[in-house]
Amino acid sequence: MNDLTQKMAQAFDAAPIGMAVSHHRIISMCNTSFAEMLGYDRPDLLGQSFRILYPSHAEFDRVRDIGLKAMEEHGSYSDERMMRRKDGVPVWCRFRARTLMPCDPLAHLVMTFAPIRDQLDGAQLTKREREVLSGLSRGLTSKEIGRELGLSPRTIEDVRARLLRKFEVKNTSELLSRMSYARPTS
Amino acid sequence: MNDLTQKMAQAFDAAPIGMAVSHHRIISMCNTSFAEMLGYDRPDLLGQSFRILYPSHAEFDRVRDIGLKAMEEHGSYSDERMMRRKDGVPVWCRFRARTLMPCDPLAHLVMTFAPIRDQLDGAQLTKREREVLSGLSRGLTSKEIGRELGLSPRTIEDVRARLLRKFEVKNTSELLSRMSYARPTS
DNA sequence: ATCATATACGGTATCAATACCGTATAATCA
DNA sequence: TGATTATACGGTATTGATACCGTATATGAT
Repeated sequence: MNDLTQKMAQAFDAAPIGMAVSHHRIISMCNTSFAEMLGYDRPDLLGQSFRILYPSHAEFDRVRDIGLKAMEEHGSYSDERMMRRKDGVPVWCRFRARTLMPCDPLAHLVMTFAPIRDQLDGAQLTKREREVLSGLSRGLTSKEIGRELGLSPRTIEDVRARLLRKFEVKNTSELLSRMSYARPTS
Repeated sequence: MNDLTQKMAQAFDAAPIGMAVSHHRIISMCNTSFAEMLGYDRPDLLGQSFRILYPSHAEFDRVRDIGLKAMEEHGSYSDERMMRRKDGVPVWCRFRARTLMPCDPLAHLVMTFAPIRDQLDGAQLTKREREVLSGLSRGLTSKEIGRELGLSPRTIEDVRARLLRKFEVKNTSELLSRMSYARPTS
């Protein structure tokens, strides 16, 4: 309970990415970024089940067991997953977890959630833009993406140009390295 | 100085990614992941300049001003950057920062450092490959990267081709979208 | 109702990227 | 010592990306 403790607590709260602590899938603590990212006020989240942050009960169940083995062995686990904001909008996240109890990983977890793509800088993407972006990140050319979506390659180039303008980048390479990680909301 | 404060401090320390707090580029606090990632014991880092964590003084100076404008406007900034481990080995990181003082961003920063693709994944990168990759993720062309490194554009294309082979990708777009994430562990 | 934007498509021009051909040196490793 | 790899550079040929020119429809906001 000294000065250092307070400094660390402040850093937790002001961290540029979402952070949360859970005990058996109940949120026992989270920071401001986490609450903001998911559209809640922090008091609404504390004591709640993580269930409310997943799109469905099935997804909530699915993510429980994946990573358990990795956490028993290495103490940590990471993947990409979909979270559900309070208003229902899905948020695609880079999820990382470390357990403080490797013998029973879910008993005490510290997690970070870094929003991936979707709303970078407030610029949200249309369905088309996401479809094209998906192709680009798989290394497809405009011609190939066009074939996949049943559109003219010319149209793909339009969407591509719009993406470059939206994110103020010079080319697709810079776009993709920027898109991979979104800035924290606000 | 209550129970919640202590919980948050514990979460900071046990976070699955590196976290640090700085005042005018002096490390005032960091967590275990951060110290481990860079090969130090935490006490060796506290009070030190961030300088020791960068490959060169030039790089340390370069990263100072980039992101300042973004932090004045949005309070936060993110990029990919190279850090230098104690043993000299470079670590490629997703860097995120939030300032607690937007009028003078460097006065009080909370940062997170997520290693992007550690050498565990088989393909480790040479210095040149990392330099070229850094240029590519900033959207530079081979010509521009060549100018920056004092090399022929032709050589950059060689390094580029080697990167594509190493990661078994078709083109630079796919390369960059793969590089952005560390693969889920195990 | 006008304005902006997203969608979709055509053409052309220019530059970049990629894949080949080649040479050469230095370093590491079995 | 020979083999492999990284480095560095030159040429050429093809494909892709990007930036312009244009048209057109649909949608949503002020």
